[in-house]
Amino acid sequence: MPESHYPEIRALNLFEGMDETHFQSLMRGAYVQNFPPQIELIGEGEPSDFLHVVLSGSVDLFSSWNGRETSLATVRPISTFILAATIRNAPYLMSARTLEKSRIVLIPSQDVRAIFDVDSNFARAIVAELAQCYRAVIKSQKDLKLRTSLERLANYLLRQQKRAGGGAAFELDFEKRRLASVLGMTPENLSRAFKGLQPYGLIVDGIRVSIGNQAELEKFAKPNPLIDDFTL
Amino acid sequence: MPESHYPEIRALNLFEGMDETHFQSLMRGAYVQNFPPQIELIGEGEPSDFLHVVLSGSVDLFSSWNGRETSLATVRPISTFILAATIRNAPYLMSARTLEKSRIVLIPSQDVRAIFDVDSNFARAIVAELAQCYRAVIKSQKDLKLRTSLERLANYLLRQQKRAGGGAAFELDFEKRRLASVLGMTPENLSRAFKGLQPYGLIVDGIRVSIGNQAELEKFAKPNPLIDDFTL
DNA sequence: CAAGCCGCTTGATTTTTGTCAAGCCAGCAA
DNA sequence: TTGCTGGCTTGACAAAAATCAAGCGGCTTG
Repeated sequence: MPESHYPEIRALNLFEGMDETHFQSLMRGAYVQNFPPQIELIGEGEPSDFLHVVLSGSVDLFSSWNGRETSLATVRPISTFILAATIRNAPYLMSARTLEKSRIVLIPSQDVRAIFDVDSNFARAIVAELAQCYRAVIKSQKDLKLRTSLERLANYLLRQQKRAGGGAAFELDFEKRRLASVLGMTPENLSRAFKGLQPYGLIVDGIRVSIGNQAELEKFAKPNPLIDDFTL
Repeated sequence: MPESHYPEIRALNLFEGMDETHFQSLMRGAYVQNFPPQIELIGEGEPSDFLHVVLSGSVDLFSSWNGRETSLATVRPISTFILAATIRNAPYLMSARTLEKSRIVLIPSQDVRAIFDVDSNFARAIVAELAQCYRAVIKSQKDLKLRTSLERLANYLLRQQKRAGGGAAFELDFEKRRLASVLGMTPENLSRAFKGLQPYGLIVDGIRVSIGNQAELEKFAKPNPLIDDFTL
């Protein structure tokens, strides 16, 4: 792998505290690859041969069963995915595909496990990362089980608004069909859900969204840090 | 804490590889308490002061929002809960209540974090545990998003049957109302779902269940190890 | 024993969500 | 330009699930 990528990878929480020798050793076995959009990187059920790091572009994690499919998460630069499978040396639970042209680092799982065994700073960083991921999924579970689709959309919009800087107008960072899947509904229903939020001053034009009545929307959405605050 | 409990706690995956001195030090700060049924042990949002270990009885992990409530998991002996919150020193995301008379060990979170920093075997065990928990929630997420309530019930029954030994007849280990909540439906709907499985030879009498036509039920449920195998 | 409670079930109804079919429209290529 | 394509929207309908109300039956308690 070209050394030019080292600093950005090294800067990740996961790698920043580890021994330099160990980091070099991990990087020696790793390689970077460029993928076009819509390429399936891994399939659920396959053995976890590589820990992946997204350097640029974005990756969709999804799963299928009985002819149905659902998006579980989107990975954006710079972060890793399928850490848990790598650590447990267990099959992937999700498939992954590129959403756009993406540059991805592949680090052999056995190297990760080997370094994990000898570098306790790395092990600790992995703990922090896994605990974070675990809590994120729990929040998502609560979102799904406690809220209707309209409420999920409203809260998603409020979160996205905050991420985009907090202004009344902002842009969706998903294709709508995939947003629907992430939120656990059909595209048709998402369309109707957007209309259902019009009474709260919501205006949607393609990818652009604007919240006309912030107070009313929040009153309806009832955002809760224990579900919606992803830093917690 | 009475030393008589040490061996059973020590035997947990989480603690078995750690240094004896560190284990003793953890146990010194810990204490055991007996709780009656239906006692709320922790509330979501509270700071994570203790790592909990269930020695006997059982504990329901649940969450509320906007007047609704849902069960997210049940903890049975002998295992720990709210490890992730303890590690991240973050507020609990779920509340916990005893389902029956339960004996529970409370280990101060700061002790856990301190030992975690100095005992790398302990840190590694925590990684394994967290990765396992993470994967369990992902499976549950897939179950919720990809299956109808009837399918979820059918697969739950098949899992439970396997846990109970694999015979055609077995018992539910949940109160039905809580099973409904775990499966993400109302008690009324669970009742109807049981009836909906009659064509597959299902007979339910109170807590006792018997599967008349195993092959047909499996054909309907389409169990998948990447969702239903909790050892994976 | 009777009364009352609680969990479970059932039926009727409403709400929510998904499905199917059709049409719209921006973007793109010939 | 024309004619695609694919994502999005819309309407009509069907299915799934929640809600409301009532009743059943086992259990405890006075």
